[in-house]
This record gives sequence, structure tokens and C-alpha cells, in this order.
Amino acid sequence: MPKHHASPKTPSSARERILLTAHELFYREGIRATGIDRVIAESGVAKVTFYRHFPSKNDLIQAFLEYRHEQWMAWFRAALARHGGTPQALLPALAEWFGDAGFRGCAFINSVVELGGSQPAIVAMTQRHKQDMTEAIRGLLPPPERYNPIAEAIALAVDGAIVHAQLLQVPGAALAGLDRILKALEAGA
Amino acid sequence: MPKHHASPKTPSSARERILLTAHELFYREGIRATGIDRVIAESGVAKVTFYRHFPSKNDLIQAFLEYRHEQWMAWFRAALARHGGTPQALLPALAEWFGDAGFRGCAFINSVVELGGSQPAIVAMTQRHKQDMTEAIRGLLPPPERYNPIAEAIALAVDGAIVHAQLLQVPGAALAGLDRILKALEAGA
DNA sequence: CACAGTGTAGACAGGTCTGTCTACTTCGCA
DNA sequence: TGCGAAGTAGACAGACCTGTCTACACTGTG
Repeated sequence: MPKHHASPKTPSSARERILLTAHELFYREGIRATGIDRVIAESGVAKVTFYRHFPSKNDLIQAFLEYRHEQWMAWFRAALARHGGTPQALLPALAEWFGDAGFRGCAFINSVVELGGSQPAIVAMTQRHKQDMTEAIRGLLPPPERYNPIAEAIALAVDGAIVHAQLLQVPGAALAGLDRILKALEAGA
Repeated sequence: MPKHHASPKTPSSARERILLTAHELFYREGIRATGIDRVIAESGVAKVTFYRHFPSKNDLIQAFLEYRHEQWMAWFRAALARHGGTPQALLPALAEWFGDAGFRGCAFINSVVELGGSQPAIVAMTQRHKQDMTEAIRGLLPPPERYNPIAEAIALAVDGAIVHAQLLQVPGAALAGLDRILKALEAGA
């Protein structure tokens, strides 16, 4: 997934600076591990400015997830298209992401784990994210209707691969497992 | 997964009470969401006792994961055997777990997400856990060697199902996806 | 009985966290 | 010029957190 670089020279708005900084810190370190003072310090805004744009940390978290969803889905769709737009395109596309030095799994899974119990909005946003991901996967399948129920199984396997790449820190093994599953699903279709 | 009930009447040791309480709270609420004062209050020990048995919160976390590993693996193996010991046994076994009111995904995935970045020991324990889970799955497969490489793919799909059951909160859909993958892998074998 | 081990209750210190607020500056517009 | 909006730096309050410590009680053993 391409990084969105806010160049230090870009006269971006305070809100954008906060959001980009939070995105980077929340994804890299964890939401609870990142205090708002750190976001404030690294985005170079004052506390009053921070709270003017985001009335609470929860507001920032939700903005982070919305931003993440847009960015990730755009990358996902583009990467699938770039690699041929077939189910097999999932492998090189995910390989790009897993190979990224900043890869730390799925921001939505991570957020539900950290905060899903206390913030239902995060669960809802995650469900929407996974639905959109599944629809993107469905778009890789050939037109016959019988393929359509497979999209959910593929999405499940994709999330399994994401989690394995994160936990086991061997992206190649996760991709091999996903490859085998994809081939089996296609052969059985 | 069967709950380990420490009856209020059981004269269990302080250490055991702490560990069981921590297990319940950490799994249900999250590790970071559970302060040690809460573990102390709910296990009915004094702070000195707590720190005598667990020199730091990190020690307790690791004990929690070791305990969880033993309990979960014992349940997993027993459930697979109870349901016939074939790959298809994964479905009713996981259905038991997903249907449990206290289900909140895999404690190891959750712990890596919450703390994996700052505690490498958690990552290592998680990797061992997933390895043991994969070996238990491998034990479901028929003896021919060619089946062996499939265990990793099945384990990946199992973790995908666990995560989906947690995120989407529709256990049936996750199990249906896993079922389709299992059938495809068996048919392609 | 004395001692060690194990337990109780809880005060305390210092750190981190989220959110409220003061005081001041800069910019754009009427 | 005056005003409102948006920005700056940072103090402050109260809550929560982890870990240290005091004082005392109980039990088992030599």
C-alpha cells in the first residue's frame, strides 16, 4: 500500500496534518499506545487546534478508520487491476502489502481487537470495510452466478493470510497457504 | 471452550485466583483495558500478594497466555476428537466456541495486536500456539504424505474464520466460508 | 515459643492519559 | 481598523495506571 507522504513543505491544513499523523501512529503503534499529546507534538498543532477539529479522541479514531478505508480500498482495487484482475491477482497484490516494512496487519481487525468492546461504531465500520473488500474480491470472479458464493470464502482466506502474515512474520508462508486455497476453490468451481 | 469455574467456595491458592481472574478479564475486556487493581480486587488478594506471585504485569500477561494455550489446546483436541477426528470436525468444534457468549476471537491474535510491538515474547508464544494448532489440524488428515502441506492452508482458513466470527459477529457465515474451503481442499487432494 | 512464609488492607509516588482552559498571535474580510 | 476564525504554547485538573512500601495477621514447623 503506497504511503501518503505529507511533505514537511506542504502547507497542509492542521486537520489534515493531525489525521495523517494519527493514521501513521495508530497503525504503527496501536491506538491505545498512542496518546493524543504524541499526535499533537508530531503534527505540530496546538491542543486547542486539535480539539477544535476532533472533539475527542474517539472522533479522531473514527476519522482515522474512514481515511484508512478510503486509502486501503483505493490501493486494493488498483493493485488487483494492476496484477490482472483475476482471483490470482490477490497474491501479488497482498505480497506488495505484506512486504512493506510498515505492515502490521489490518487496521480494522486491530481496531476491533483494541476497542471493539467499548465502541460499537468501530465494529460497524469494520463490517462495512470487510463487505467492501469482499465486493472487490467478487469483482475478480468470472460472471457465472455460481461463483458468487465463493467471494465470502476467499475474503475469509484473505483475512486469514493477513493475520498469519502479521503473527508469524513470514509473508511467503501466508501467501503460499492462500495460493493453495485459491487454487482449490477455483478447481472446485 | 469450557469455562474453568473457580467456585467461590474452592480454597484455591492466591496465585491461582489471580491467574484465573486475569484470564477472564484479559480475554473479555482486553489486556490494556484491564488494570492490575481490577485483577487484584476481583481475585481478592492484596497488592503485595499479587506482586509476590507476579513481579510485573508483563509476567502476569505471559502466565495468562501460557495458561490460555494449555486450556485452549486441550479443549481443541478434545473437541476435534469428540466430533470425529476428521477435517470436517473443525466445523462443529469451532461452532461450539463461536457460539459461546464469551467468545472474543483468539486470545493470541488479540494479544499480538495489543502488545506484540512492545513484547517480543508474546509474538513468540503466539507463533508456538499457532504451530501447535496447525499440528492438531495435521492430525486430522489421512496418512498419505501429500495431505501434509494442506495443514497450513487449513490453519490459515481456521484463523480467517475465527477473525470473521469475531469481526462480523455472524458465526454461521464464518463457518460456511470455512466449510467451503475445507471441501475444496479435500476435493483437490 | 519463635520464625518464615504467606496472607490481609491500603497508602503512596510518579507517570501517563484525556480533556478544559488561559493568553497571545496571525490572517482574511468588511 | 475591528472582528472572527484559526492558529500558537502550554498550564491545569482529575482519572487511571504500575509498582513500592508499611503495618498487621495467620499458619505450619522446628
